[in-house]
Amino acid sequence: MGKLTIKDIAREAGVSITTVSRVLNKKEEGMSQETREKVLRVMEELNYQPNKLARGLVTKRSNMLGLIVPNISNPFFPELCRGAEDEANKRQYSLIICNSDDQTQKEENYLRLLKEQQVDGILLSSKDRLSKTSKNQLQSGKIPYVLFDRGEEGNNYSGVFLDNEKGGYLAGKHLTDLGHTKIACMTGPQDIRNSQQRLLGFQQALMENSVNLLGSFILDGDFQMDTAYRVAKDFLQNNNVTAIFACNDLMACGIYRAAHEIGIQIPEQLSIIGFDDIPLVTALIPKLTTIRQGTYEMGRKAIELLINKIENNSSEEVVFEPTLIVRESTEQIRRD
Amino acid sequence: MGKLTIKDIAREAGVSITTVSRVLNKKEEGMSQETREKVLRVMEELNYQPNKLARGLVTKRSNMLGLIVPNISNPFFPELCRGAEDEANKRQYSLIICNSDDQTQKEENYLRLLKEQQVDGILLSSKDRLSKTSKNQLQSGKIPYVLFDRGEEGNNYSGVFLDNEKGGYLAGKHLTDLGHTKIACMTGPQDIRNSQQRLLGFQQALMENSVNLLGSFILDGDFQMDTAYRVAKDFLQNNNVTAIFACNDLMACGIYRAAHEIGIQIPEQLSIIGFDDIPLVTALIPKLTTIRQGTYEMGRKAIELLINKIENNSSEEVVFEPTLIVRESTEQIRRD
DNA sequence: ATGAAAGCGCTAACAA
DNA sequence: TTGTTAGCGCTTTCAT
Repeated sequence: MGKLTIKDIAREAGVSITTVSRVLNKKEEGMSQETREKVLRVMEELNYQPNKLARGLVTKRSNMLGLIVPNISNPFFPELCRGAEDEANKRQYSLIICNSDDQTQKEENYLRLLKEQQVDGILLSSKDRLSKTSKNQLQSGKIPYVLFDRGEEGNNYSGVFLDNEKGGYLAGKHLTDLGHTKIACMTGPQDIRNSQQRLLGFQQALMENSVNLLGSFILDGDFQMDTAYRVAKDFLQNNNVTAIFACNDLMACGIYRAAHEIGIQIPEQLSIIGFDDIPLVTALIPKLTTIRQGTYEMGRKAIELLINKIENNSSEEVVFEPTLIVRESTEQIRRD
Repeated sequence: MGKLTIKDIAREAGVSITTVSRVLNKKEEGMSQETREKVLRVMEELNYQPNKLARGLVTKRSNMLGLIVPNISNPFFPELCRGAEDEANKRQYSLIICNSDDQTQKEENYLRLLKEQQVDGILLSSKDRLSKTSKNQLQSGKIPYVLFDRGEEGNNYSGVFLDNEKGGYLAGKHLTDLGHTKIACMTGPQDIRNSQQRLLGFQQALMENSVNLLGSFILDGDFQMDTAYRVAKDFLQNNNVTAIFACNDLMACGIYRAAHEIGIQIPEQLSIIGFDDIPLVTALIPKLTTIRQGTYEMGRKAIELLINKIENNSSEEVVFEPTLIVRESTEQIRRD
C-alpha cells in the first residue's frame, strides 16, 4: 500500500507540502538553494513519483492526448502513431492510442472514454466522415481536437491533410512521362474522398498529356489486397494495358499477384505505381514505385497543431505535399 | 468552462451528490426507482460525463493499463496491440500504448511515466532483458505487471511466452519431411533467447531425421530484412542448399530478394520457411510458409493475466504453441 | 432510502 | 523564503 505522497516528502524533509510542490513544479524563484536541495534529495532517496491524476484534478490538465486510428493493422498507421507519439512526448504529453477498427460505434465509444479520462485533446483519424454522435462528442465540452486526413464544415478546427489530387497527378504524370497510353486505375471505396481525389488528379495528368482513361479501365477496389487481386485478375485477363495506378499500396500487392498468376512480367509488360509508401513495399519484387505521404511527419505535425490548439487555442489546416518515389515497378514503355 | 460535475447533476435532480454517485456506480440496492430514474434522466439531458481522474484519486484505480512495445513499426506488434486492446476494453480498462523503439532509455522513461499516470498495471514487451532501472521501476511500488515473450528470475510474476523451441522444431520437421537435407538457417541477433531457442528446436528436428546442419550453414541475421538480404545473397552465391529457415518473416523477405537476384526459383530450387506469420507475408510471391504465433491471442491473454494479477493478485505463466502454416514457399525436394 | 462530511494527492491563492 | 488553507470531482463511511 503506502504509496509515497507529497506529504511524506514534506515530513521527511521538514518542510511544508507547498514547498515540495514548488520544487516539483520548478517554481523556485526565491527559494533557498538549501531547502530545494534537501527536498530533491529526499525525493531521490525515497524514489518519489508524483501522482499525475491528483495534479490533473486541480490543474485541469491531464497532459494526456487521445489518438484514434481506424486500423492499427494497416501498416500506414503505425507510422502515424510514431510521429504523433514522438511529438507528444517531446512536449511532455502522453498518448492514448485507440483503434476504432473502422467501426463508428467504437469510435464513438473511444471518444466518450477519452473525454472521461480527461485527455487534453484528441487527434482523430478515420476514413469515414464524422458521425453525428462523434461530432457531438467533439463539440460538447469543447474539447480541442484535430482531424487527420479528412475535412469538415466550419472553420475553427485544425486538421492535417495530404494533397491527394497532387498525388494522383504525380502518378499520372510519371506514367505518361514513361510513354504509357494504355493505363488503368484501381480506386478505393467509392465514398472515400481521398480516393476520389487521387483519381481526379490522375485523370488530370493523363488529360494534359492527351492520354485517355477509358471508363472501363477504372477499376473498383476497396483498398484491400484480396479484392484488388480478384478484380485485377479478371481485368488483366481480358484487357490489354501497360500500366496501372493503384490508389494504395495494399492494392498494388494484390495486383502483383494477379499479374504473376497470369504470367505478366512487372515492369517489363506492366508498370505498377502505388500510393502511400508503406514500409512493406520494399519487400515486393520488384520494389514498388509509389507516391509517398510523409506519414511520420504528418503525425508529428498533427500533434503539434493539437497542442497549439490546446495551449493557444489556435486553429490551422496544413496540407502535405506527396512525393513520387521511383523504384523498380515502373519503366519506359517498350515499343515492340 | 463550467464542465458538468456530479454537483450539477445533484442540484438539478434535487438530490445529494451521494445519491448521484450511487447511481453512477450502480450501487442502487434499496434506492427508490423514482430517484434513480430522475437522476438518470438529468444525466442524460445534460450529457454528463463523469471525471475518471477524480474517481481514480479516491478509488486508487485508474482503470488504465500501460503497454510498452519495442517497435510499433514491426508488423508483429500491431496485432499484439489489437489483442491487448480488445481484451482491455472488454474488461473496462483502457490502454496506453507506448513505443520504446528498442531503447532501454525510452522504456525506462515510459515505465516512470505510466506509474505517474497511475496505471493499474503494465504489460511489458521488449526483446532485451530487463534493465536494472526497469526492474526497479517495476518492483518498487509493487505495480502489477506481466512480461510478454521474455522471462525473468523470481516467481511471482506473470508472463506469456511462445514455445520457440517447438516452433523451430516444426520448421525443421516440415523441411525434413519434404526430403530436404541441404539446409541453412538464418538466426536473429545472438543475444536474443527467442532466436536461440528457435535454432535449437530446428537443430533438434534435423537431428531426429539424421540431417546434419553444418556450422557454416547457420547464418547470422538480426531480424531485419536488409541484413538478411545481404547475408543471403553472399551465402547463396557460394553455397548450394535446397531450403532455408529464417527465424523471422522479415528476414525471409530479404532472402526472397537475394534468391530472386541470383536467379534461384522459390520454391522449385529453394524452399523457404519463416517465423511469425506477420500479415504482409501473404503479399509475397510465392506466399510464405511460416510458423505462426497467435499474436492477437497472445495479446489478449497477456492482458487477461494482467487483470487477474491486478484484481486477484494471481500469477501465471502461459506458453503458447506455435503452428505450422504451409503456403507456397516450400515444396518436396526434387530428385533430379 | 438518502445525506453530511471527510478525504484521495495535489496546486494555488493568500498570509506571514 | 516558507506555510496555511481551500478546493479540484469524486467515493465512502457513518448518520439519519
